[in-house]
Amino acid sequence: MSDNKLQDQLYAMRHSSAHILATAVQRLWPQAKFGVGPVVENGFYYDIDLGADKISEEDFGRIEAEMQAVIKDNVPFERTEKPIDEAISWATDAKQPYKVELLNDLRRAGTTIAKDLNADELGTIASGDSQVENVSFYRNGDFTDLCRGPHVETTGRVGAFKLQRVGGVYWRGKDTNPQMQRVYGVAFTTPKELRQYLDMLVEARKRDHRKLGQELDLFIISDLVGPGLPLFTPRGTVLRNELIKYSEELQRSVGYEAVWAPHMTRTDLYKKSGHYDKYPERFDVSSVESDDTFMLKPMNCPHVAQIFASRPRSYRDMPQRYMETTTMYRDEKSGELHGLSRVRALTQDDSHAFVRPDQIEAEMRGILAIVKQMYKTLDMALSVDLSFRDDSDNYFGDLELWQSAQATLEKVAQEEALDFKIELGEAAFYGPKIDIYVADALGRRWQCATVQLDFVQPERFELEYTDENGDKQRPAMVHKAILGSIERFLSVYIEHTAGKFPVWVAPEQIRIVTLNQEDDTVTFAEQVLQQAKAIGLRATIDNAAESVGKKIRAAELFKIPYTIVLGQKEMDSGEVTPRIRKDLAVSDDAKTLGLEAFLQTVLAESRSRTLESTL
RNA sequence: GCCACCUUAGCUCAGUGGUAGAGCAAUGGUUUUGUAAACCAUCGGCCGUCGGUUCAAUCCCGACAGGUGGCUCCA
Repeated sequence: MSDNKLQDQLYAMRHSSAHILATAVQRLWPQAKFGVGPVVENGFYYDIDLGADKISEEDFGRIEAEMQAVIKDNVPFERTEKPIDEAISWATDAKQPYKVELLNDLRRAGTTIAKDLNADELGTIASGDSQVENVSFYRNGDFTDLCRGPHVETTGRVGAFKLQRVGGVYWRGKDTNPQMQRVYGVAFTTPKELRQYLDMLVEARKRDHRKLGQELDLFIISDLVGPGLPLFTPRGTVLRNELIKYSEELQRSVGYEAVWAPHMTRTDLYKKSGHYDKYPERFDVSSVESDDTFMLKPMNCPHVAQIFASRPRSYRDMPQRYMETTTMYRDEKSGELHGLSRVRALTQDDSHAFVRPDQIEAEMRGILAIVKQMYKTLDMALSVDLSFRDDSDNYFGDLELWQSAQATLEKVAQEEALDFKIELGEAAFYGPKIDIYVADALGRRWQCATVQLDFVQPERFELEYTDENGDKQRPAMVHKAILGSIERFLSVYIEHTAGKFPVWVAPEQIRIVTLNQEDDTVTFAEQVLQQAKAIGLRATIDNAAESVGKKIRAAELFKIPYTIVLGQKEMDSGEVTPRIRKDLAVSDDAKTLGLEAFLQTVLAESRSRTLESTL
């Protein structure tokens, strides 16, 4: 079978699994009202409303048992067609109000996709001529469903599946609609593939950054401080600082200079920039003394725009490139907070360049170069979305400017040989973006870096420079972040590396374990520690009255790159045999080398940001 | 914010309508160790918070807080 055919086959299996789920639910809860039951990545779901009753994960056992019974019956999926009006009366008789609503949308608009429909008309009774003549139904045994298909031939042919979870959803995603329950299942062609997928989930759970954050002592979230406000321990702060240091180094290499803005501002700044009404998640701060109102900064661009505006600028001074790694505050809804990936205090390696129109392309290229460099060093693959505007009126600024900006972005992306696709409707209100996604070790895709073009804020803040003819010109603004939110990036990076950080970011690079507690051993080990620290390595000593095995194990659990054991042998020879963390080691053979040479090698690795041990 | 579920020692987790236990960690001692867990002892908990039911609540009920999984949202 070709790949396409296999894909179609899997799609039909998953879709049929959704119907079998609904069949089982209907047998167990005859009052069930059904919404939609589509195929999704790795499986399927069905939206179900049981009225006062609720499905919980404890019910999965008996639902799955009932599904197995349906499969065992091995009845065919039979396709039939009904004229639309007949279908509506069928759904009404069957007491399936959600299906009635879908059918009415089909009748009126020929589609059931909520975002393609006029929101006011959604689900209203359709009158007049119908957009469709017939609609198709699929029946398997005692269950019939409005459905476009396709399905497998019989219920016995659905492959391997497992119910995963249940969550609450609003009917058609609208929070004024009734809330239903969405039961998710995963489904694959064979039990083996299902097993592999479930194993991958187990692996992902082991790498969960919240779990590793606890185990490796990287960060905490304190109830007293508040949800979404993570605190970083000394170890976690090393990670942050090393990544930030590298990001700033890269930015400096393409001409960015550090600036600084306070974390609080008059709200007037955001009223003028146009963000105030567009940004409901801001933190307002009541005034201390005056009648002014203040807010915590939810972003940086309006602030640094004031630095640009603070003195007259010549075309010769352009571009002005400002960078600032700083924390901003966004009042995200409580249900959306998640470990480090979604927080209320986020730190961005942000920058803004104020450029002449003829400098836009070069600026974008410089930025893309350092973004590529960053993720190459981090060993993460990039993919790119060009986030462009759609026809809606959600955007500020001149349409022609937008079009030329979008053309520029596309040209640069092409010339930089980026693997990109265009996403309409994903632009910021002030301009189009290049959104850069990285793939982690488990193949999951995350947005981190972003480059954005902005003609709106320069307009709003009346930014200008003087050109060679003495005329005032308006600059464009290029926003960029390489790591994006450091907190979110760390969540991705911790999971990507499973906490096994390369030497240059490892919170602790060398653990020195003493063989015993005799005075000369401890003194020697302390001298080595001082030597390592003196050249800038992050090292600690473990001279506890424990067995060597136990101290080695402690170092392993903390995923420390290098562990050295010091005893009489090392004192006599001046040589060490470092234990290298397995993922870093290029061979299994232990290598013995002079103490000084060892420290210098680790230092060189740390400086060159290598991924593997050079020992 | 909405829906479902969860919250017991620093961590991971048992457990019962009659106010609690293990392992690890920590601390003290014995051992002086050669590359993933030596031994003994001790400390540690208002069983998330506040109310209710009950003679009695960590356990049952409710509210709140925090978390988990979804929905929605992410300029």
